[in-house]
Amino acid sequence: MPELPEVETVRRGLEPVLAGAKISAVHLARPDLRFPFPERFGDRLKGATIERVDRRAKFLVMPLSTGEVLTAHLGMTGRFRVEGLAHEVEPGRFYAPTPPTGHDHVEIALTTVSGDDVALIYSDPRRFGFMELFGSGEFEGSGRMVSLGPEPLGNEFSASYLVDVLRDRSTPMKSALLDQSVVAGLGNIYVCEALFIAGISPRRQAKSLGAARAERLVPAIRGVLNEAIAAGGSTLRDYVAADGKLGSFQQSFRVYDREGQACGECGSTIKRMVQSGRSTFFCSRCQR
DNA sequence: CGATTAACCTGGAAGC
DNA sequence: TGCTTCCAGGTTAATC
Repeated sequence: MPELPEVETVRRGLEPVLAGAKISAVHLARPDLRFPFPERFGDRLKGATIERVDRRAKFLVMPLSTGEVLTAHLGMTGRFRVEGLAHEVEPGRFYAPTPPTGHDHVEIALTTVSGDDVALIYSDPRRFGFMELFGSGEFEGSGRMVSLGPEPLGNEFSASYLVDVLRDRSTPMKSALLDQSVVAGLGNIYVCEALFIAGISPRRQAKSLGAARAERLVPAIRGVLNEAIAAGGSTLRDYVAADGKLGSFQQSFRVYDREGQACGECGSTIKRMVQSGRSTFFCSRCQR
């Protein structure tokens, strides 16, 4: 499942195909994913042109020519893929050359700017993902977007912001950075990696971060995200880009999924513990 | 109100 | 081989 670098990689794969593409048909294999699909989902999409593919935190955001905004969250196992030559095999039922699997939940037929008919397919075995469709003008102020903190790669995110927002939080740093209202887009992998790079214990109380550590943490977060994006994200089990390519950043993990291995900095053994139900990987010698 | 926990789902790996 | 248990890139409703 995808964190910011994986979603960004998916976005970059989809953008060239979807930008300017017009939706001709939509097929839903079931009434819901994590949540029910929006009311009249297919009808509202049909005939619309996708203007762009943007990203906010772990959401893909697609403004439509109708003024509505389509968003998609991949949850843990969501994938998009594009297949060529969409065709209607029966009225309202089309498409891809490949027969749908049991986990292909959404098929969208589009005509691209270059005139190709393609099928955009969303598949998601665990169905933790979801799609939403916001009415004209409703997206920006929606509760889901308002509750998100700043983009970690954006200008609003800084050491002074972090110190300030964490000032009265007694929760561990690990949990604080996973909180999407503190900073939006980090998940389990990149929180573990960033805390290691910055030399900060995942157990440290957020309120005790301090200016010096915050000054190390912000570039650590930005650096690891940029490295991961450059590598096409991390592929552990499920994640693949829209073009089917696998990420390679897992080969660069410093601590994540490396329990029992030697720390690359000090040689001591990388440990694993559970914090708020999630595995934390860390070096107790390098991280204080 | 802030902070952990349980729940949502399925599949693959590991243990017996 | 087959059954059981545990674990997973996330979010959120319920509970402490």
